[in-house]
Order: sequence, then structure tokens, then C-alpha cells
Amino acid sequence: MTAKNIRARVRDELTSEIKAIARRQLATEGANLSLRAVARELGMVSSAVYRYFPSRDDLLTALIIDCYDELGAAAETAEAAVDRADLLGRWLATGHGIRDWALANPAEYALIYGSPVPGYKAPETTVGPATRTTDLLLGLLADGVATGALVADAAEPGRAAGTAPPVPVELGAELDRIAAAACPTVPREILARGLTGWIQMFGVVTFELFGRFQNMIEDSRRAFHDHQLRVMAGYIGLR
Amino acid sequence: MTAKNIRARVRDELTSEIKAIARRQLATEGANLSLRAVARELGMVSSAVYRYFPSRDDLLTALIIDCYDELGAAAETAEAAVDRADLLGRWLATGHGIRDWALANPAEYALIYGSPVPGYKAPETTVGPATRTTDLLLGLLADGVATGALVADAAEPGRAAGTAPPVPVELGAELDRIAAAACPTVPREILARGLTGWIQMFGVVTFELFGRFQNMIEDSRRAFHDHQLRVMAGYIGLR
DNA sequence: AACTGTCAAGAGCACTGCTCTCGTTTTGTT
DNA sequence: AACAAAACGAGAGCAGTGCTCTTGACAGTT
Repeated sequence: MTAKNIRARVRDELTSEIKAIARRQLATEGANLSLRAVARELGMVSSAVYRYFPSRDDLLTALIIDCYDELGAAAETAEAAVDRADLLGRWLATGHGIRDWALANPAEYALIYGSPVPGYKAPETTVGPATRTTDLLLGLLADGVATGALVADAAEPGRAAGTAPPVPVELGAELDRIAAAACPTVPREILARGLTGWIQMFGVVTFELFGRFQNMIEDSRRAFHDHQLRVMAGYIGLR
Repeated sequence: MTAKNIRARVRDELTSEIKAIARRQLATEGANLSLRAVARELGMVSSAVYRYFPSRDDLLTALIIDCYDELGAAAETAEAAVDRADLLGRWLATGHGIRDWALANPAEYALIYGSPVPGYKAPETTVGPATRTTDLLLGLLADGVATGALVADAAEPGRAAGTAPPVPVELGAELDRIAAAACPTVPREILARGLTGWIQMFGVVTFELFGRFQNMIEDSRRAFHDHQLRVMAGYIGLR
């Protein structure tokens, strides 16, 4: 069986080496990386690379999946280090974990959360790894609901009526559908708040990564992100 | 002088025709549009286009400036139609105006708010048009402060203490610097809240445009955006 | 009428994704 | 052990790209 694995193992090694070189080129070339350049750096001929990835888009797909998985793993380990009962701490750890990974891998973040590549259509195989980060939030909400730490607006102490508008009816059905599929125990009001915080979190990271903070927030970007996280945590009801 | 203008006028017409065709190709090709394809569609030879735009990046810059201006104008006209005293209405109009433009011009929105183009460095000439939308928010905040409708957290009725975390000291200096340069009358707490709402607004539009709502929010995206706008308006204190 | 600057066209360079063919090597089967 | 089948790397080639340079034609100025 080792004889059988000789070729397979070389293939696996070359496959991941191609991906590694492509990842490195991603940093300088962005989404329009060159298969020929990868082959050149590998000492191979361009047509040989096509034995491993049938097209450039397939290479991109492999990279996207890897990046989703890496980001998901980074967020998960950051979140797992916090006491389960500390909902706010888990939320903060998740948010900072995602930002840290994004700052360490800006090109990769742009690949998965930036503008869609023109002719590229993400296949179904990418949705699984993509939901790893959102699953963290949903787990957070479900845990909060289970322990009673997270309650809907009306019953929540310390929050005055009228501050937060109620979920409109048009949204209700859709939110219920999402909850039924992903987190049946979470009421729609809490799910809506979680979604708002989730979007804000990625919005801040995206703004920072894409240079929209230039000439604005320069020295205290981490503190800014932390503040946004805490604001949204307060809105969601995490404490 | 008309004799002199014959050439200049033809030049201007051709310049805008090139930009128009490039805009149209932007929709299908994304940021990596082809100068040769533009020339082909124009019945010209590629080298002739270089008389009008010294490089592909310069064409891109021209498009970016046009898009920023268009988005800014769309947001301004939407906001200008609302009664000056109606801060919430102005905020909603701005937000929906931006979203409407983005939905009508998704490729253009991706160009200016999506991932930065790999080798491309936006020149200084783009920052002016880029700030048109943020100026709307700052004007909104300044108006609210001037009329007394917008007040800092502690004095604001209907909001309980502890819901919104205070601005951390590290952020304070930076926020004061921004305020001093752009909106001297707006206190840092209100500016911080406005910034949060601003990021959330663009975050929602970006998520929707970049396909992150697929299999989640499908039928009520406008209502969702509207709800987000109202949530953030409540947080900022607009009413 | 002569000069000067602008223009479109064409050839050419180096690059890209991708396909096809060719000889070689490895694999699985008889 | 022998052999067919599959996998592999190399090379040539096609159509496309951004960009540069040169050439010849035209317009505006003096």
C-alpha cells in the first residue's frame, strides 16, 4: 500500500505546495493571481499545474475553502478559551479572533469577504466552511437563551422602551425561517439583534481592511473595534 | 474659439464615451476590465485609447471618481427631499438612497467599496468625491447638535445607563481630532455613535451586495435594511 | 504655405488562461 | 514477471491582455 501511496503522497504534497505558493502570491496580486507564475515559482511548466487544478477557478475555490476553514478555526479557538458562562467574553474573543486573523491575512480576507470575483461562482462546497463563524454566534445566542441570560427586549432590565425599534412583521417570517433551520430555541428578536451585531462586526473589519479608516482612525483601531464589539454586545444583551 | 474647440469637444465626447463603455463592461468584467475590449467596442484601436487615458489605472481612477460623485449625488438628493428638522427621516433617506444606488449599480459599488484592486493605489483626487456621503452624516449630526435634538448619552431621556458603553479614553483623542477637522460642534460621544451607525449602514449594503444574505434574508432585504437603519438611528439618538 | 501639435493605426513585446500532443514513469492487473 | 492503463511533465500553440514605439494623416497657428 505504500507503493500505492508514493504517487498519491507526492500529489498531495505538490497540491498543497501549489496552494501555498498561490496564497503567497495572493498577497501581492490579489484575486487575479497567475497560474503561470505559480508554476514558474514551482519550477514546473504551466500545463503541468493543470494536472492538479483543472482551472484557475478551481485553485481559487480551494484557496477560499482553506481560508474559510482557517478563519473559522481561529475564531473557534479564540472563543473556546473563554468560560462558557461568560457570554460577553465569548463574543469579544470571537470578534477579536476574526479581526486578528483578518489583519494577519488581509489578502485572504479580501478573497472571502471582498467583492465577488467577476466571472467566478462559488460552488456549494464553500458554504460549509463559510458558516463556521456564523455558527459561533448562533451557539452564543442559543447558550444565552438556554441559561436565561439572554432575554427578549420587553423583559430585559436596564433597557428603556423605544430605544430599539421592534422587528417589523415582514422580517419576522424570514427570521423565524432562519431560526427554525439553524437555532430553533432562539426567539426572533434575539436573532435579529445578533444578526445586527454580526454585520457590524464584519463591517468594521472590512472598513479597516479596505482602507476606509485612513485619515480617520489611525492609532486606536483595535480599541475602536473593541468598542464596537461592546456596543453591539450591549445591544444584543450579552454581558 | 469655436475652431479651437472643435478638437477639444470631440475629445471630451470621446472621453466620456470611453468611460461609458468602460462602465458597461465593469458590470460583466468587474475591476479587471479590458482596455482593448473598450477600444474594440468603440471601433478604435487599443493604442488610440491611450491618447485619452495614459493607463488602465487612470481609466479606473476616472470611473471611481465618477462613481463616488454619482453615489454622493444620489444620497444628497434623497436626503435633501426631507424636512430639515426631521433628523430620522434624513438619516433613513440617506441610507435608502445609498442602498438604492448600490443595487442599481452593483459593479460600481464593488469598485469603490469592495476589495482594493491589487496593484492600484487610489490617488488623492478621489478623496474629495469619496467624502460626499460621510459629509451628509456629519451635517446630520451637526444639525442635531445645533437644534438640541441630539444630546450625549447621560442627558438623553429614555435611555438607561449601562446599555451603551462609554467611549474609551484611547478613542477619545482620535475622535476629538476628527471632530476638530470635520465637525467641531459635535461632541465625541455623538460622533462615535454616528460612526457606528455609518459603518453598520455600509456593512449591511456590502453584505447584501456581496451575496452574504443568500439562503438567509431573501424576500425582505429592503425591510431588513430599513430596520437596521432604525436600530442605529435609535442608538445615535435620531428621532 | 510652412510649421507644429494632435490623432488613429499598426507592429511588436511580454504576459495571461487554457488545450493538445508527445514521450516517460508509475500503477494495477493478469 | 509482463503488460495495458492511468498519471505525469514538458513543449508548442491559440487567443487574449496592458503597454510602447513608430508611421503617416490631419487640423490649427503663424
